[in-house]
Amino acid sequence: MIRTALFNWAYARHTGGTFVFRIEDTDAARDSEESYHLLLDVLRWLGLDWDEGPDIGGRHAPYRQSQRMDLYADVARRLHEAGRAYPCYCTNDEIDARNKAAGRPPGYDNHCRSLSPEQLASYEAEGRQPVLRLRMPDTELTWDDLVRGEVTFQPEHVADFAILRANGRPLYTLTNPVDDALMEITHVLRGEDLLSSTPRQIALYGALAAIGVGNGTTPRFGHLPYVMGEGNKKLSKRDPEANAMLYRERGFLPEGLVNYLALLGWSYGDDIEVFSLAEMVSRFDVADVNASPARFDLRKCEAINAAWVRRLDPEDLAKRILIQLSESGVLGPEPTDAERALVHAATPLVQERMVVLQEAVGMLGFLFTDTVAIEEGAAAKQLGPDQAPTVSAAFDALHGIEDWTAAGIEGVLREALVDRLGLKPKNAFGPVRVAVTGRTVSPPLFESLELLGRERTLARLAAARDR
RNA sequence: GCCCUCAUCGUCUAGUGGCCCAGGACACCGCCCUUUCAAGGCGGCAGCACGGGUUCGAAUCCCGUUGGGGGCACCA
Repeated sequence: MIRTALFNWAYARHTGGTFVFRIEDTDAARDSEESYHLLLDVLRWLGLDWDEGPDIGGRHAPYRQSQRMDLYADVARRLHEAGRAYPCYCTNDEIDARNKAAGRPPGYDNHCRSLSPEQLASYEAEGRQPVLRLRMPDTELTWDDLVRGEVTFQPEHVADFAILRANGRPLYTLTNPVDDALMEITHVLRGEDLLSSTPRQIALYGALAAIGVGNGTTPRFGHLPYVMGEGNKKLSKRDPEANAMLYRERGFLPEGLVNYLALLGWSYGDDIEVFSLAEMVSRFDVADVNASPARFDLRKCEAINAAWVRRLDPEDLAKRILIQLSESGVLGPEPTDAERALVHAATPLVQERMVVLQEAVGMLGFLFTDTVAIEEGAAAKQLGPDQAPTVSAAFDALHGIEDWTAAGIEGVLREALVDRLGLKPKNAFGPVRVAVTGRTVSPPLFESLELLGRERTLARLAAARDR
């Protein structure tokens, strides 16, 4: 869904076109105000902007179909009057029964196409409420798909379809082409699930042109392949994998996510996989989009995101980490100047160690508490009785040190633990790391101690020594 | 069942008749670097679904088979 929006956006920007954002909420049962706002938020977060849309208006406002109902009713009436559409009184059961009796495949059998006045009167007398169906032409329906090339349907396989419900409300099958015509849409990139409804829409464009709705041209279509989840299932909006906001919470960068999405069905070229939206725009063309479905691979998505984390300006990254720390409760909603400074100083230490921003919470958390919680396994591994002398020696060495810098700290610790105690660096610094950060894995040790400060470092070493 | 559609390493892809006994990336496995973890460097594993054509020559074009996906709503 988002990938589809991205390709539409990129194509509009690349070609200098107008990107129109329209909400197709003709089915009150499935559309909610929340999902509408969520969609707006996601697109904005990803950096996709639009030239016309429900929130900003435009030449063809309004852009929510629920606010255009009168318009559709009028078009439907004119299609009926022009003989392009006709009322159908059949129930689904009746259609199924007729198909079964005749040994036909499922689908509407154009039964009411030419009802005699008597039949019509009889249905009306029964009090049946008809739907309105478009009369399909009996010619081949062909279009040159932007991603698949020429696609053709034979008329016998495309039945007359409903454009108005029995209650008079319009269906998507009507509203979509009507708005395309009215909004002067020239290119439509959509999911391949809509491919087999395209001949019907093309027929409707023809009918609209005949009755003078729009400027008479039919948009060009490009049917994008699916993005699938694990296995061969199409990713639907309901799947957590497809929920962009979840990625945002996990600390994916919009640049990273959108970059990965761009790779699904398209490639930048020159073996380059990490690129910005602007760079994408410069090269994107629907004609280059793959016709075959792609699988969403979280690993690759993470790898691209990690590449973006590293690529970010440290100052920029620090600001984002700050937000993440606040949202995670490590810092308050309004960090102090000291906390901000600390995050900025610590950012270079974690920049190339992070895949998603959320990881900053674990890696940097020790800097923002008075007492560290030592992880269970970490203590067992690095803070047993055998390591007590090591921690003790580290404490003594750092106790009197004047030069509290990473270099100074490294110097005395090496001297005390490696040279004097004869420990391997690994065994020398492991216990110190756990005592101070609470974990076996942390940002570089000496720099971390420098940032933590003498007081807290010594207090933690003492606490570990006395365990 | 009918219609449409897709088919290159496990995954995402490059490739539009000779540059390809198929290139890159992720993942995975080694090695190097190294205070942990990363990052980085070097190397490895692994693929044109199958069968027919066309052609001097096919991953690339055509046909078929197989397999996958979608559609056949008073949903969008």
